[in-house]
Amino acid sequence: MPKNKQFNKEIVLEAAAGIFRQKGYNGTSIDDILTATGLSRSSLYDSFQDKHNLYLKSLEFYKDSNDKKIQTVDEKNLNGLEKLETMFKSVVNHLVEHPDDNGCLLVNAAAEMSKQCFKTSQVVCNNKDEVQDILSSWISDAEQKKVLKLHKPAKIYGQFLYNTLCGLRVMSQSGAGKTELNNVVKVALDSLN
Amino acid sequence: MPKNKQFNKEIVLEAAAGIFRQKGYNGTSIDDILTATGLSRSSLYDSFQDKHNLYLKSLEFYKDSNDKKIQTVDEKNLNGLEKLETMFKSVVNHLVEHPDDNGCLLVNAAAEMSKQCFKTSQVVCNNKDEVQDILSSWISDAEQKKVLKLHKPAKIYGQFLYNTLCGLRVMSQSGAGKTELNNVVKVALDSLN
DNA sequence: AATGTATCGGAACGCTTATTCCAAAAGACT
DNA sequence: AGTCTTTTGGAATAAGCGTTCCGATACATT
Repeated sequence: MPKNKQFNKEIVLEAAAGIFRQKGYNGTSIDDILTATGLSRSSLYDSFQDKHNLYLKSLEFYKDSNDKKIQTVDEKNLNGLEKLETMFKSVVNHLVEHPDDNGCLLVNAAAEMSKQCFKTSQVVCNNKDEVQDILSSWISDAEQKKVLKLHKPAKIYGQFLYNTLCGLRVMSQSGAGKTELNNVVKVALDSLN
Repeated sequence: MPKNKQFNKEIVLEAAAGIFRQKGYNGTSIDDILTATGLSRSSLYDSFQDKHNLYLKSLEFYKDSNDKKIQTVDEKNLNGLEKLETMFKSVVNHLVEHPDDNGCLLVNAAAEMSKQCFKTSQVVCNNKDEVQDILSSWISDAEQKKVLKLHKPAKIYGQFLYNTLCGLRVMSQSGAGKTELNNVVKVALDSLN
């Protein structure tokens, strides 16, 4: 049978997501992608159709690996509030320790592409709804375990905390430092009581 | 003496800001700018140097008109909390009533350009600090007038509410509707007590 | 009306872009 | 070892990009 593929699709998608995150969709050239992924021109078009398709595939890959990170927190033996704290701490840590690492591809995609590409907007919107649901479930859990006493339905706090999360990504790209981001998280989590 | 300019610089900058907001910096071509502004190619390069300079000028223009909107609220005869409520209501209203109107140029600039262009990052960062200061001053005012009783310094709440504001813009571009955005604002403002 | 200077429209330039194509290379099978 | 199918590198293509340039235009001045 034929020669095997000489690259790993997931590694390529991760590298592609990285370069799209740095330079945006329109700011990234095919040559940028080739050097970032190590792929040859032919392999790229053979395996990923074209630039736009590769963008969508790497956006979905990025979303999936984001989901997995959240699931890792979810599987820990913690109550909902502790899960929230863990998650926010790791998000802020990542933002602070990788200031050059250019923000969240999903946020960047929402800003640059969501109104021009329906499929991008679908991924971005699905991510929003899914993350909100997980956050809401953590909040419900904290309420059930009497760690929190809510004044509003858990779903609303899920929406609020997702908003906080989006804000953190933008603020980090707007030059906010560690203290600033930690302050935001502190007020947001305190507001649950 | 010479013939007069046949265009108004502010109107041009507003139109340019509009097209950059829709398509981003790299997604906007010179031809896009010419049709959006009505300018001729020569006039554009005569008056604004090049595309990148026009982008920065229109970003600054956008920031200034944003500042003016906030100042309009600031000049009203309201206490700080009422000013906050007025401002958030008008932001959400604008997002909901102009869903096609593609988000905030400053947020989009932070996502697309801030790490690649120092001047862009300066404008974005200055805007962050200035808006945070105004929000903080409103919060202090509300505290002084005993409308609010804070548990943390006003500055921290300013940072938090600016974060909320950024989040709203991203969430709106991620497909969030009126109820969702209003819920976020409600929780954020309730958290001041 | 004539003059002089700045604006303007559009052709032209050179570079970069995304994409295609083809011959050469390379492994899995018989 | 030979065959067959797929991958791969790189040249080629055509369209689009930002920018420059120049002749024609148009107005404020004399």
